[in-house]
Amino acid sequence: MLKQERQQTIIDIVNEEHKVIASDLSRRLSVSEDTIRRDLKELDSQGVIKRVHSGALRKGPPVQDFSTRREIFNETKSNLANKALHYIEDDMVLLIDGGTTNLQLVHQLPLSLKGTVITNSPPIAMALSNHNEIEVIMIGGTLFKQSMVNLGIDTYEALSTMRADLYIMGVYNIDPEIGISIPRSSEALIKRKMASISTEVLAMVTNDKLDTVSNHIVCPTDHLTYLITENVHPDIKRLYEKQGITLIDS
Amino acid sequence: MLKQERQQTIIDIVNEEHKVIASDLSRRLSVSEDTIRRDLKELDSQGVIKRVHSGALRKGPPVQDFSTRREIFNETKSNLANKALHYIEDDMVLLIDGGTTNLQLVHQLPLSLKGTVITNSPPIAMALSNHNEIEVIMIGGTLFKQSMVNLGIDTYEALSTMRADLYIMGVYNIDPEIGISIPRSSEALIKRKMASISTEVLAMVTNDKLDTVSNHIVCPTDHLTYLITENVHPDIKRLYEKQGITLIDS
DNA sequence: TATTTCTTTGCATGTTTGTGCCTCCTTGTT
DNA sequence: AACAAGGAGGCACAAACATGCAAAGAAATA
Repeated sequence: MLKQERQQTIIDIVNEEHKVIASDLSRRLSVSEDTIRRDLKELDSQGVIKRVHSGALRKGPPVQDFSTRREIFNETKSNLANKALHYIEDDMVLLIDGGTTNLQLVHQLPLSLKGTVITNSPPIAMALSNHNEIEVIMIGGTLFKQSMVNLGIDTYEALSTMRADLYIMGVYNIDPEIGISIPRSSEALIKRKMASISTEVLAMVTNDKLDTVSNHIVCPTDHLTYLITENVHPDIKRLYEKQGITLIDS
Repeated sequence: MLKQERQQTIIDIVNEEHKVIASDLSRRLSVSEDTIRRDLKELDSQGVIKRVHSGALRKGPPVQDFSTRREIFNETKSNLANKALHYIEDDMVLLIDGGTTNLQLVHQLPLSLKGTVITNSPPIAMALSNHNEIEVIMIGGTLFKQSMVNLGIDTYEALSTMRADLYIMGVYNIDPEIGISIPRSSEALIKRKMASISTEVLAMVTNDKLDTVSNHIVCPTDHLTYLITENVHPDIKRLYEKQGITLIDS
């Protein structure tokens, strides 16, 4: 990756996320922290960003486009994603479906990560366009625009011919007893299939989704291998761990 | 290969790929790195590209966030797209593959348009997220990141089960006698298949692609139903119309 | 055709740039 | 105040670069 290119990427990330941590950038861009520091220093002296201890801040007034972006980027999700990164290694076959949290995770994948990503979500696929060591396999189907994922019989059949090491499931509702659920049956069906072809299943959930339920059950919670959350009450934690799930919180 | 010719090739590559690395160009064009460096230096002093350490960048809009949209937007392409709109009606099944011109067309489709769009390009699919009356069917496959289209055997087989009224083909090279060609055989194969399952075929081409050729033939030009171009010389116009193609220019 | 002139190219040379590592210093946090 | 995390500056190495030069072509002229 060219230096200028990398610095432009840093500018984009700072503008989008409002603050960056040098060590995070180092991982995401797959260069040493020293290089990142030098970049930040340079960009600061150009006046493009504001350098601070351990990272940098966005400079100047928020742009017009800002309010929409704020909805997309969310610090909590970014933190969850950082924790999930620990379970991702080179040469894995990842299966990733839709959702903004998953999209955030993909943005934070190291550029040098090697492996295969299978996805039915066009935004996820596009977000991987700069990851030169990742082969992206798209599962086709009928685009369900509300969540930007492909669904339907074609999707189901394509999945039947594949397998994955780790499924990163986008979760809408989860309850320790009822399980994982979602308002659309067509999505539930595909998610269930995805879980069944994967060795391990990982889900990142924000607190607002914990202990909520909707109409269509995807699977019981004990189908999850890893559950990544924000701080949760120790009682709840025990409730999940009793089922053999590795629960990660802060 | 002549110097001038080589430099033009470099310009084309930079425009297409947004960045180049000197050592890559050296291999691709089969000249020494010194020569490439001299070329890049020259082109930079002409102001055509932006020279950076170890390569060069495309000039013009500094890729700043949402200005990427502006970058893709190009008046010529927009004009071509406007003309293409005349051939698109409600309740058609459209097959649309990749390319920035096709993406521009999709952006200009009326929000109220009713129908079906089949595509193997994630950006095209995403651009249709606000068209509530259009059903989007994505063809899966292995994502070819350079052109952001899905290719491969899965793509081919999925296409075999479908048909379309109008195929809007993204064209890289066209010559009245040689036909439509493209540098990658995998893309040529898919485009040929797409043409074969569609009743009509439409292509928008900017003048810089007219009368150019590359290695892999997609199909002869007379497979096109409509060819939309900028102003072209009457002789060329006749050349195409002789083959039964409806040629639209300004 | 032969010869001269000019351009282009590749190679050899020393120089500069970009990056990672190391050591020592600074900052923020407990 | 103690301690860990972050940062500055120097060093080292490889990759990329500029420059000069000579050989190979191309173009022009005799």
